[in-house]
Amino acid sequence: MSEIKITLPDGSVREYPSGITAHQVAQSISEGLARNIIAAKVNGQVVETSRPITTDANLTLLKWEDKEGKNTFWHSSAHLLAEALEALYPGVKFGIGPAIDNGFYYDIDFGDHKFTGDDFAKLEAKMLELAKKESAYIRKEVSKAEAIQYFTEKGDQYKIELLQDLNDGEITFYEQGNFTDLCRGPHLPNTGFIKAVKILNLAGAYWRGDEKNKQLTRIYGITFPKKSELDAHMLMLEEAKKRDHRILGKDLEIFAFDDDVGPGLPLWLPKGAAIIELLEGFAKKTEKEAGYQRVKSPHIAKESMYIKSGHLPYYKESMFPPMELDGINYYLKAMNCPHHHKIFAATPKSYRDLPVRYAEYGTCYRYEQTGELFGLMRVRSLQMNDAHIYCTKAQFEAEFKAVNELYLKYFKVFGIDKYVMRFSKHDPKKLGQKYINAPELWLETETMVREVLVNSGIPFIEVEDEAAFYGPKIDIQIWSAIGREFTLATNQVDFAQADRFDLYFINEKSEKERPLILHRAPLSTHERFIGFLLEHYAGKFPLWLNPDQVSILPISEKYQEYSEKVLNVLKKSDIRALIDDRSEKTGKKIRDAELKRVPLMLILGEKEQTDNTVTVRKQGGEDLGSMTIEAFVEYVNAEIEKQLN
RNA sequence: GCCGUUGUAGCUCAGGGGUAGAGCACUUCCUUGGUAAGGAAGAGGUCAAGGGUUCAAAUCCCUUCAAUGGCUCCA
Repeated sequence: MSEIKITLPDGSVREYPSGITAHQVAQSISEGLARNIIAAKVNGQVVETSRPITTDANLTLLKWEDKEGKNTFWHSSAHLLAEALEALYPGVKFGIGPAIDNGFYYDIDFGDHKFTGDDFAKLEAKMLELAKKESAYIRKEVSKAEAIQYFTEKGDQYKIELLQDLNDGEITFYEQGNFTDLCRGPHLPNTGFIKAVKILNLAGAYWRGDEKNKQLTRIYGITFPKKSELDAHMLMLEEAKKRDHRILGKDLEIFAFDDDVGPGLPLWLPKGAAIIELLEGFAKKTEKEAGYQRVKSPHIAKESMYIKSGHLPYYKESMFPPMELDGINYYLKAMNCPHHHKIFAATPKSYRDLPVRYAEYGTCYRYEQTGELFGLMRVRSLQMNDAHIYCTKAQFEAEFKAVNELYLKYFKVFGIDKYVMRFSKHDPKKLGQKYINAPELWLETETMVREVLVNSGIPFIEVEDEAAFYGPKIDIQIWSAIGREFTLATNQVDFAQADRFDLYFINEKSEKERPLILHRAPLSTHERFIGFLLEHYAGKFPLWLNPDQVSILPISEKYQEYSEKVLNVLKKSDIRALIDDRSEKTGKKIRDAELKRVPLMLILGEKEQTDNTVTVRKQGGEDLGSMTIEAFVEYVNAEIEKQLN
């Protein structure tokens, strides 16, 4: 038998007989390793550990700790779930069952049976029982005809539908215990690796993601190679829930919803409004420095404008229904763009005026479907950190780059580091439907955007078919505490609306020329941004942004007067402070200030009153000792300065 | 909009065919206490709304509304 060379990740090369498996390679290193490997990556392709290797190869042995290892583990768990379901409820039909970031799911057609949360325990027990059998996952190559025959006999129309898109030679089955599934693999060596199982939740999901199709029952679960890891994961989920902006927003009295106001229409309580004002002040200052001019526009406009802008045909479904007045339909504005274009058109523009940058914290209304509403992250009324930049093609790169730099500046101030920059492009097949039919402009602007991104060294991913209808865009994707993905901010190119609104400037040659338009909203909407910040900071807003910066805690009523004196000094210095004058002990007052996430506490008693000082305790317990009131004001101002620069 | 779950005091929740419970918060009183919960008393609810079954409904059934986990969607 011929020898092959196996290169391990550390660069070492070992020789083995051809046909050796990853499992055997692991065994040759150590038995312990062999017991723990879940799958193997051979020349970049993940396969099961029992697959023979017949050529020279780079080999990575995948363990639970590896992302691909987890993926294989959870994918195999989905098969185990299916096996258990088939044992418990014979005749159920299966859709797809992939691994996801945290666990796996399987889409199931239960027929007439109703599967509910009460059945979770039974299902978990069955899965563990089957796991203990240590059934091997066996790979079988089958022909398309054989595969169709198998599922026809089984009566599983979903698998047959999936098979239609596959070709002979690429169809494999995996079998473990009494369950066989159509699957590309790879899988665990056997079910015994799965030691802990948790069925997480139940949801409806349309077959193939199409709402015209039948809705299947999706069962989410997660599994682990150790019980302790499951416990740790469940604890982590509990902690994440405590960070949920909906919980924190209520606890910290930031915002509220009310049945009489309506779903998706948040009410901002005084503390929430204070944060809004602070964010706006910061944005306005930054935008002023960057050469933006502020504009204002009304909340409603005539139908004709939205027809002209092209929004109405595309977005009618997500706009509030029109109000009719004197035979004319008016719509609540769902976007600021057309208003700004009208402002641009209101006065003549020369190339000398460009770039023109209009900024407005515009309030928009969008009729999001009820099921899409989610705390502050998806709402029906929103205040957007909007601006539109009108520039020449020659100015485009510099403007686009400046906007990107603005994003990065903001992200630094807020300490946002877990995000993905997503460059969304059009799909040429959908020109004229989802996208403005201007193929050359699409390619041209997409190239420009890519160049800016590449030149500025910002990491990004490119996705097809996610652009706005009027041009390519860059979205900043973030994740909520419970793992839901959102677009936080957006930066869009628009080469369509200048034409629609007949926007122009007079160029050097005294000719009319169309400007390029950039839409940008780095601070998102107040709603989504504050929702995000609540989770990002776990409620602990930094000093500059916290609605209550200082809590003054008199040790007893005797120091009330001195406390008020301190409060007045702070107020005069624009420091937001309040006195906790309840008849409670200091320990209690500190606890409550901590729970309200107040960054600084001033403890005032006999000593402070006599010396005309304050004793400062930072949120979390750090003791800054005693200082004069003036020194404290200086300290606060210095801290804020640091946070904003 | 679709599938599942839930709706009891300001909050977190228990209870459950026979006229409503706890803890925290709130109010008052006592206490004047130095770095994460001092004590006592009091006040608080058409049990989401509407309809039905029943001698009797917060409890069972139906409808609606809202929230929630997903799906679809997301300018």
